Amino acid sequence: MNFIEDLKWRGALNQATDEAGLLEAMANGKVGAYVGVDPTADSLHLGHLIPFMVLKRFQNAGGKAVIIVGGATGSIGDPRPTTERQLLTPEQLAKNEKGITAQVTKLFGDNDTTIVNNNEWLGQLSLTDFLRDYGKLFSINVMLKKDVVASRLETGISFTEFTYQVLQGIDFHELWRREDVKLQIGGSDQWGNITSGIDLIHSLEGSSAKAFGLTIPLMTDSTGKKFGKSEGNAIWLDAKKTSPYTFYQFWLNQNDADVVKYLKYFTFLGIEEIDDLAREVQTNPGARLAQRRLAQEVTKFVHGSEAVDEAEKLSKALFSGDVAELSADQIADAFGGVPSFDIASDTVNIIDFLIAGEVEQSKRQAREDVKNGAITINGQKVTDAAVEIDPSAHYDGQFVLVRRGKKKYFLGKISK
RNA sequence: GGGAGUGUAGCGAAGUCUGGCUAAACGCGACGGACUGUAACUCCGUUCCUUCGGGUUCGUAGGUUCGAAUCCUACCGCUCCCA
Repeated sequence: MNFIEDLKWRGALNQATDEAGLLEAMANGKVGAYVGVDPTADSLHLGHLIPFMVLKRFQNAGGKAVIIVGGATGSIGDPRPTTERQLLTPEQLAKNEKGITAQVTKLFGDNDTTIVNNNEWLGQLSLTDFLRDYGKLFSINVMLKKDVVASRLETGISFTEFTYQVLQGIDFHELWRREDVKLQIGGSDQWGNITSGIDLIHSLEGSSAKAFGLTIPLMTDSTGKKFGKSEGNAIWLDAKKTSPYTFYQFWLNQNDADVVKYLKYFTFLGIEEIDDLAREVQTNPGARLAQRRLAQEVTKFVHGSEAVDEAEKLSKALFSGDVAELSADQIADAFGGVPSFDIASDTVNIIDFLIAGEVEQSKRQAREDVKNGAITINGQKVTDAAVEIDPSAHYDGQFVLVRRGKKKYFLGKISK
């Protein structure tokens, strides 16, 4: 299968400008493809993984991966369909750029990868140069027709955000010129920005210049919800924000209706192996082999093999044994990935304890959960809100293991 | 600058005319429980805080009233129309 056929089979292709032309360009020598990320937060999340998976496949197909960390575009803000964005402070931007650059470096490695910050060229561009060199080539009439802009004409859009598509167009041209990037990859909402770039390249380099665009379908689960959230929270790629254990569990808990789709999309497994796993989902869904494989593969890609081992060790400890039987050493060894808090060794009321450990947000909620039997301390269910607990009663006086609900764990560390 | 709207709990959205029965309908989300495969679906409960007596809320600040999300005044934000 060629690059495009593979994407189609994986359900990763929404729209492409010229499939045949792209394949031809790829066949005629090493070319680059790029994905841009704006540093809106200090870490990437699962949503970012969507275009990156395609870029990685492009790299694996013999291309060069180029990633723009959008220091300049991030300071402007890609228009959302609903409301104007809040501008980030320069300090926040700098911090975000640093975090994201480090993560991207980890994901793509050194071979056939280039990471650049568009501040390099956009940051130097003077207003008059911008207007003379680029502004003349953009038609307001065309810009107004782009979906995002059109949807914002009712509610209002600032000149700043309106200009965003021009900046992204300049990015594509810049990479086309200096890195031999022929393809831009993005989510389906990026189509307008991508074609802006292609049009700009054609204006500046002639209509025969090779430049292509490719978008990815909006990723949703079988119930139509946007992919990548767990209990309303984003799943981050930063191990400090979302532990590898939680990351692993996110994938392990995917339902049968979605797992094959995600295997195709988020792993590098081949067609035979995925077909085998799909058959397992049909014949023996309870074993959840497909989910497990998915969790292993994606966790390995993002956090590495060791993190997979850790996550599986922890999962095993939490779900297949009696946690009360574990030794203090085993707890220390396995539970590194669980949210933890420090606690004094003095006896405290269960409700106050849960609040102190940030297991619960309010006493009201804490009482409710205790009453409903949702709270387990060191493997022992606690249903009386008046109970006093002694943090140093178990695990050699070092830890208190708290469970809320079926599978949310928290580890209290006794401070000496 | 002129005019018309609008601002309610995490989000959406009733309630405002006809003040008290409203800590505020309903939907979504979230949280907990049952079922199960650490699923999905479905079902049940909870969803401002609380020392469980009560306390503090409906853009903000005042006012009227025994009593205000509901009436009045000013201010702030957002939307649309006119100039």
